[in-house]
Amino acid sequence: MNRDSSRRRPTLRDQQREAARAAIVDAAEELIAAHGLHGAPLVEIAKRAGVAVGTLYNYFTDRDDLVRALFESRRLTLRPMLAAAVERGRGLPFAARLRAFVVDTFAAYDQHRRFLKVAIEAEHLRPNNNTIAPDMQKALDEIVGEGVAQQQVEADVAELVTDVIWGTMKASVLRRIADGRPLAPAADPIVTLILRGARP
Amino acid sequence: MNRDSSRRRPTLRDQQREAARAAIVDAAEELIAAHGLHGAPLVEIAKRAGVAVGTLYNYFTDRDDLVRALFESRRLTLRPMLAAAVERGRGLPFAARLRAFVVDTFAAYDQHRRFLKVAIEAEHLRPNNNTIAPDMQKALDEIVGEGVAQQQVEADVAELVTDVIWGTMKASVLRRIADGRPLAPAADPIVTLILRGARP
Amino acid sequence: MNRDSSRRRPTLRDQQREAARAAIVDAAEELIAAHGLHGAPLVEIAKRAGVAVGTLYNYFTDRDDLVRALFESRRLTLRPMLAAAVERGRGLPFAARLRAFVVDTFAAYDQHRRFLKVAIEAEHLRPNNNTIAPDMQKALDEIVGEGVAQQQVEADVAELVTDVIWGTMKASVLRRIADGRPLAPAADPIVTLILRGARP
Amino acid sequence: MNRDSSRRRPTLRDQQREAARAAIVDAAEELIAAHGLHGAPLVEIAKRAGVAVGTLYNYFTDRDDLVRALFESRRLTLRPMLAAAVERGRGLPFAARLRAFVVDTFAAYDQHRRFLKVAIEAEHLRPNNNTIAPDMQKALDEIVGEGVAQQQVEADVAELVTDVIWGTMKASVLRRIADGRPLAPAADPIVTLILRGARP
DNA sequence: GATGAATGAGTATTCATTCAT
DNA sequence: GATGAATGAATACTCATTCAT
Repeated sequence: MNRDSSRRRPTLRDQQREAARAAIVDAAEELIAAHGLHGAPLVEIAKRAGVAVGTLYNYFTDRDDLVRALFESRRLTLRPMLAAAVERGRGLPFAARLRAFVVDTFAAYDQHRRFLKVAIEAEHLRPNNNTIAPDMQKALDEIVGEGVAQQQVEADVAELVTDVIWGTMKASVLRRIADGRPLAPAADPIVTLILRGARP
Repeated sequence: MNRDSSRRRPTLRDQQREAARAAIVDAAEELIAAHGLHGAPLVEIAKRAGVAVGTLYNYFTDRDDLVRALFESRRLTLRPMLAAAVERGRGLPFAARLRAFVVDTFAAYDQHRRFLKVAIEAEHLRPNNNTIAPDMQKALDEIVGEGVAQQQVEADVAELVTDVIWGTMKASVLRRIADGRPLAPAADPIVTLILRGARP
Repeated sequence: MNRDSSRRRPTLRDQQREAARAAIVDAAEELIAAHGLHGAPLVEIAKRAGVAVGTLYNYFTDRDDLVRALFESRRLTLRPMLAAAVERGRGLPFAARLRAFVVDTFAAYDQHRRFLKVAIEAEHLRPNNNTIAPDMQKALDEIVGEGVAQQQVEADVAELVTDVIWGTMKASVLRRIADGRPLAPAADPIVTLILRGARP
Repeated sequence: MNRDSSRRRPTLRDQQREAARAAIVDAAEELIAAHGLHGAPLVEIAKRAGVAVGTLYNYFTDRDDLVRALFESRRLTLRPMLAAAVERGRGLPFAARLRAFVVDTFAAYDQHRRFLKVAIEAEHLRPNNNTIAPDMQKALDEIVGEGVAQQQVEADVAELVTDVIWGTMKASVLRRIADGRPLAPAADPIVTLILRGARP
């Protein structure tokens, strides 16, 4: 009576299902970004997504699962971008590579401003749980590690350098999202400053 | 309605009142640091403070007022410390002054680790509302401004420099609080790195 | 500041608390008897008890706890009655003792008709969990055991005899509660019949 | 609206329809027996029956109708068995007839253990509504009535005798189903005991 | 007819706030 | 003032029922 369900092309229903799921996740992102991780009732999320509450539970087992899905989904989008940003600079001298990386990353982040706010808030509450931080950490480790190998970064400050970069990026992201300014223009000056130091 | 309370020496009753108030604020700090801004019911805070829920409302008009009081209280403690840190270095060359400032600040912060967690979490939810950020901003503005005047910092990156410092400090604070490590040892390397740049 | 709370006579507040608790349990009993173990919303129970929903949670951790408390409370009332009914006949010949026991038990049950309906229904869903069945079983075991010792009951049907008694009692209870008839008058004929058999 | 469906031989389609209906009822029985009258969501029943929820509504107007159908179906199966058990003993002396009846009944019940659990639970919630109780009552009334006619049972305990039999049977059924033991072996001892009384 | 996603009323539970003692 | 029980609005979650495909 049933078509084989393991090897079939996505049916129309599947596509709609996926669309609905995405709509719900988007709505959650929007409302959570606006009101915080605890300030977005499911009824509101449902309303914003154009569905009824019960529908949420056809896609997610509970509130936590929805939030987790939001993080997973964005992480799935952002991770390849980070990876690409890491790859693209492979072979370049450290300074050029770091600059390219930060520029690319901010470009990618600019398309996900709403989520970044959520992600950075969440970092305190659900540490390292599907956050973007570990991915960023990994990317920076690789790049700064290369810098050490190229003798462009002293080994004993390598970890600190990644902290400076990631800390500064977060600060910039928060400030610029709050102000409604784009992230991209911040990339270049940040890298320049970090590379050559605060003193001229 | 009462006798004027602004200009008489504190009676014993006033002192008790003040002590109770402080106990409540401390309890709030502790529980909010442990469970997040939304994970600390008033009944728990009261219990921890050794009073009944109803009593909270003799000291604070509502939950929000209590939280605001927590921030105010800590801000009141930390602001003079920051100011002192700013003052102490007055007249020093920029590099030395910045170093002294970060060292002093981390020393002060080390005594308020719990609150720092709360404050950094709150920054996302209630931006610039009684947070420590504006005070920090002001202090750094002054110090970095001096650096510009001393021609130790280029004017057009002044704002960015403060971002780098504050961003890096926050990153360090979070990581070290999470790890249970003291903040103080992080001060020196951070300043050195920021001053001379990532490249040797 | 606080009175010693471990060794004080029940205060007025304690008494009120107990009264409120009892009112809630009574309301639960009434509504569950009327609409079944799943047919009594907490809001209704609260309303019937004359309190708000939230109040229930000052006395019971959740719905299940309230139901458990209902069973515990009634069991606590009924168990001593059963025990007394067992004691009272001690030393009597088996037949007289069994008769006295059933008479006493039905007298006690008559005062708790509502709860009996609940208890008998619950026996299927929460087997042996704070039900009256185990207490009854124990009582009958003792009495019938004595009958065996007195050679008034053959050993190999002892267990079956208790089944017959308890089964018949339950059947009578259900029928008579449904019909609004008292239980007491059923006691005597039941025992007579069981003792001498169905045939004249 | 359709062609008259009452007087034509069952088409293939009718048979399939009937099979599907039966599968649904079976699934309902299984899940209700396992989780109680309120613990079996329609989605689960549908899944177990191998159909979609919506399909249930092509066979039953609502949940209640499905449950009613379950009871009707089993009643339709069990009633003739009871009737046969009643008939088979017609003409026998009371004792032999009662024995035969209980033996036959337990044999029949053994094939419907799952349903019996449901039926006995339901008796409390929806008394006399399509339960097996009334059929049993009728059968016992007839047999015990005959016993009275044969002067093997005193008229004034006739009703009570049926209570004893039915009560004891239910107790046995529940205990044995819970233990996973067959019902049949219980029949003989029960009847013997009831007939000759508890005393030797 | 069959499907299963969507619906939303119904219910349990939490917690800031009030107020009688 | 202090107490803590009472309040009820707010919220998460369930599930019978509907209906577009």
